[in-house]
Amino acid sequence: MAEKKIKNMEEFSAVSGISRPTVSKFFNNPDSVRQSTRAKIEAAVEKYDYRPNIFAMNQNRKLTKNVGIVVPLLTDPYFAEIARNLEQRCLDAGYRPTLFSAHGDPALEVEVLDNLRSMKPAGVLLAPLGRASDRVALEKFCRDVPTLIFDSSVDQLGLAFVGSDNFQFTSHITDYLCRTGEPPCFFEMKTPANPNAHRRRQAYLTAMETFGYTPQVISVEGEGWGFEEIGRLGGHDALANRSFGTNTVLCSNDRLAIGLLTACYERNVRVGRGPDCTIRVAGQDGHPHSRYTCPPLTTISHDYDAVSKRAAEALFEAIDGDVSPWKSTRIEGKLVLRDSA
Amino acid sequence: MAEKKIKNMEEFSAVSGISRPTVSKFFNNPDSVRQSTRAKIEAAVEKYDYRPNIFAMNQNRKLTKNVGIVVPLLTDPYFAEIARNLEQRCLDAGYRPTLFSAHGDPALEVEVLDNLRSMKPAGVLLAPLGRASDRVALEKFCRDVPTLIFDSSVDQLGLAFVGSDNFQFTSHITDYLCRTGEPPCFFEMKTPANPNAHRRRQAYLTAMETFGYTPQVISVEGEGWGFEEIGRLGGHDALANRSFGTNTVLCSNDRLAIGLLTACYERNVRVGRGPDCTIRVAGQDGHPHSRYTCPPLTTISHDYDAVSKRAAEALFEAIDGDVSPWKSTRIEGKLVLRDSA
DNA sequence: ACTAAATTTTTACGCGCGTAAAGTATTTAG
DNA sequence: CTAAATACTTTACGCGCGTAAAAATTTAGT
Repeated sequence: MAEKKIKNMEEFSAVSGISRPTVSKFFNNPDSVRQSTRAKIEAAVEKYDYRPNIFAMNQNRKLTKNVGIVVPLLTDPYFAEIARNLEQRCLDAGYRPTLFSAHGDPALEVEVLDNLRSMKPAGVLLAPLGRASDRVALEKFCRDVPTLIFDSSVDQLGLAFVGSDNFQFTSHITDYLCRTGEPPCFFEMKTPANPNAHRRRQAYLTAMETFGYTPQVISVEGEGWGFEEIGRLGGHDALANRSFGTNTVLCSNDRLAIGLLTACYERNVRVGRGPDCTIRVAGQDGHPHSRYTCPPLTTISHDYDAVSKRAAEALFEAIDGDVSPWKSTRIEGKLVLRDSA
Repeated sequence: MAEKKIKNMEEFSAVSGISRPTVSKFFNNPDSVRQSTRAKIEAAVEKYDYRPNIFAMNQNRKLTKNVGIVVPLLTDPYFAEIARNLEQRCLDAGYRPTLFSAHGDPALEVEVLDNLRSMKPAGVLLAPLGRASDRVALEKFCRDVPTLIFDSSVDQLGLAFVGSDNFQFTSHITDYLCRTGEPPCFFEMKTPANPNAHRRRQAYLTAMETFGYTPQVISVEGEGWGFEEIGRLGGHDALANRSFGTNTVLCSNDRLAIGLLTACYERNVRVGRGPDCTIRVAGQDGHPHSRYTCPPLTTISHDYDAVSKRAAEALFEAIDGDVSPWKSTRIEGKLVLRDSA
């Protein structure tokens, strides 16, 4: 193979027998050239393993093929999983995705956005930190770069929002819990990082009211993104003070539930649906790890596939110029019944 | 602030009162200009919010400030955590890190490396997939790009290797288990993705021999990176067939242990050190999740900080021209005693 | 085969910055 | 205070590719 080292498009156009401007056109969009010339170029690409210099390409093009994917915390497997999905879809659509994490830090989120801007991305898929985000910086960024918000909504920000239907999530699982045992209390963080938490609390309250039960919310202290530890400590407190007024606990999210399960274990409180169990625990999110807790966690799962698909498609449409007015798409979750509730 | 929109270095040099070549020098290394001119430029940067065009910069520079960080599977919190560490260190050292994941797929690993090459990175921090990696492609890449291998060693590949001392890991925890109860059997995957697994098995065998015990290895079936599920299924089998010849199981890694714990739970086998427990389970890695299993998992933890520090420093030194002969640095782990063993 | 439409080739310029060379200004050392 | 060393300015070219315009070629339609 390696006939000779081609160092630029000029040389490549020579060996491929096609003029440079046409070759350039080809690399921007292979469909924009005649079938026969496309074949010739592709043969030469194969033969000489040539790739245009990405920096030179992006320098002049008004729009690059870069797409940024930004999540609040990549060490959370939920975000890692959704990011992986999105990344694949970008690749399939011919874009160059780049992954970023704010690592739970609002200042870093702004910095990431700043870096991203200098990459002149065609678009960005952004899951904001939420409450802690620098709202002004986000707005400014969205004005400059086509940005689709996912996971956690910030009203009217960006091109559109795609995420899960948190009302449906909580209503659905609350309904399930009420039908199969004692009505649940709601276990959450007092100052949640993510606005979805508020919707979930609200949905819980509404659902309980609808079903004719008295809601009870246990809000635990704790800042930051160490949800498991917050859930564990809060769980210990609640268990010690008997503040769960029912034998069923619906957690605001799976990571909190995981921490609560640990607390239960540490206090010898048996969790599950069996006759020897004294408490039922359910989560929300369908966290990748929820299958492997002890007991395996009953939860309501994001439709990862659908969310990432809709988000990616919406962004690509906007990039292609189909700008539609801002809208919010919320996708239903599916109940995952396991042993914990 | 926003006085006027500066669109290139020419305009910026005009408003800052410093000539363009000097400004260029400044952006490549602020220390390379006189203190007084540096102050002037920095004032202008502040005032006009100017940033040089990153594409134009990288086009001509022999070496960019880009650093690639490649892990086998970003959805594994262990890799996410180590990647986060490395990313921060790159940032602190003035580099532009970019995260990549092979998502457990050797073909994708090659593709990632190909993409990376076109970014002309100053260096790359690579945790190879391991057994499945395209060895030839890796070697070719390492010849072209300064690459430091971490986590999983491939002999003599790249600039150097930095990772954990798997022999010490397994010896240490085997020793602990022997001293505190029945000697452990070793629970692993038959065809592990990662070469560290072989070292750990070997270390287990050696340690047991040294202590005068008969080793016993249980190798379970399963391909891919779904370790928890492999551990769970293999655990069910082993439990059903009573193939653990001892009440103590040392798992090759934490994710496998997490799966085994789930299997134990599902079979009503109580795990831990208490009098009512019938099995002890230990893992290896210090997985971020290991604190929250039920029972919390006794394990031996990577020294994330030390590994990422040594890896990053070694790469930066090499980039700066201090090329030393290939060497392997293996860092000891710390025993984390919890309730599972 | 002839015309119109679609593609490709030629030619040429520009993008924003790196960088080299030679000259001028400033700082440092003795 | 002077000479040497250092830092800066001016000038100029090149990087690899996008892209526009006009000319030449190929293709499609009847």
